[in-house]
Amino acid sequence: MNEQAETYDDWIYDQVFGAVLEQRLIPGAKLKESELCEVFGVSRTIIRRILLRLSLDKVVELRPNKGAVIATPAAEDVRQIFAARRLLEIGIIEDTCKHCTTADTQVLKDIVTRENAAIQSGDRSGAIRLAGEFHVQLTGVARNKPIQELLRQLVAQSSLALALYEAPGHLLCVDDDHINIVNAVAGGEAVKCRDLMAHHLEKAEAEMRLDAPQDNNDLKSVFAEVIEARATA
Amino acid sequence: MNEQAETYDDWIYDQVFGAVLEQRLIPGAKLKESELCEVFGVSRTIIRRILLRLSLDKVVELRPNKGAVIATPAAEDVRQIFAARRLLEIGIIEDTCKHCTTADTQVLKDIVTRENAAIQSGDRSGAIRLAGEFHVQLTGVARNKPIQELLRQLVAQSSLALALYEAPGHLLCVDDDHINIVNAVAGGEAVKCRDLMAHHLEKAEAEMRLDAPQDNNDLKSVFAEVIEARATA
DNA sequence: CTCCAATATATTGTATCCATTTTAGTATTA
DNA sequence: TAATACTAAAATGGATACAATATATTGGAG
Repeated sequence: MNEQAETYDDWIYDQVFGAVLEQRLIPGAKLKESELCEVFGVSRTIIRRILLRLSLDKVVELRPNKGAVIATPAAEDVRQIFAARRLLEIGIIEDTCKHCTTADTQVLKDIVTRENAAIQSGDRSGAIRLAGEFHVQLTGVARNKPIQELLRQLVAQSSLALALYEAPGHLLCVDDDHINIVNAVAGGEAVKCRDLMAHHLEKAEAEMRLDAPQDNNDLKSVFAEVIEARATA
Repeated sequence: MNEQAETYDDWIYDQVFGAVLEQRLIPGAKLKESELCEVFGVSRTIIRRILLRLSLDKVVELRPNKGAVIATPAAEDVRQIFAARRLLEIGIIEDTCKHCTTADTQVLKDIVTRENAAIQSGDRSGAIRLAGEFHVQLTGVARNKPIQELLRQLVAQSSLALALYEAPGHLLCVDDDHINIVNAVAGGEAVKCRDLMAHHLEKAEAEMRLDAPQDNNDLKSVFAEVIEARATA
């Protein structure tokens, strides 16, 4: 989630993941190894390593002998991912309140500022990325590395889900949730934090169209109306 | 954690991990790729893939250009791992109670039976492995795949820590905690479950010697007494 | 014209090769 | 003798070559 990746591997990982967030790679899209090799100017050795990491993070699905595709989490999967996030994020926020320093507050506020800037400039993928970074960074304040790492994985999956299940035409609007959470955390108001986070996560999940699976790759469902029209014609 | 691995990769992964549990591979031990190749009769391509997976699960540490070694979690890391487990396992157990079927109960009881058999036959690594499998399987009853996967990672790290920080000469003794938890879950006693699990995890952590880091590889600490004797002589 | 089978192409999976870096050993010198 | 510089061996990192599998194309039969 960090803006500048440490290693070249991480950079390629982020590039691919970023393309997912930008919806230039939609769920189901095939990731041909040789093409990725050309794009990034490396051999298949590197690409395969990154695909393995992406698959362990459930961002891509690795089908034996059939190549890698962007994962397509089912609605039920997304519900479970959000249930897991609620468990982790609400459970840890008390510790977050305890450990939050002024430096932490500053970092978090900075992320929120950049996030709002991204929203207002219409940079959807940037906004999703920064929202994810906010949650990971916030959790990191609790100073529990394993929990932060687990949340990083969940956030990656959430972001993918967000790209898949966004309400079509749903415009991102600036939302005070994140800044309110930062203020409550900085003020050490543990109970208020819990409520804010719980409400925020519920809202985030509710904004997705989990009832109507967006099967963007199945042309027959995309052009269902056309088929219907032709059938009655 | 499953006894029979699906793929050959998983099998090798489990073999290496098993060697850690058996303490035939102690933290800090070097994992030479070429030797692993000979052992398992595969090329370095396969071995390197498995080492990558093990490193992502924090079981081995991958040092660039310097090879892989079994990870050596610090005492503070272990505390954080257990804090994460408490958060997940206590938080999810209410759902576990709700969803538990008689088939689930049977599977869990079977694991506990095999675990006790391992303990009584002195099979330490088998006992650790089955204890881990119990926790993962129990969590799986709640029917939340992401949470189960996250716990699998934490349990792997816990097991490694157990091998590192075991109280020397601490004999495994049959303990009713697991079977009590199964019964409480089967009975749907959510509150009792929480208490049992909380107490169980605290006990498990307390049984480790986190105060005295077991640096089994640093000869100077292993032979500290000799050095002391020579200094005063 | 459509459907099926056979062949050809392309893609993935594994092993091997070469380059770079580290580590071990040896000799030299203070 | 101890320390250091130099050389040799070995291990890792990456790219490539080969084998196995899947996909696409072509040809033919119904």
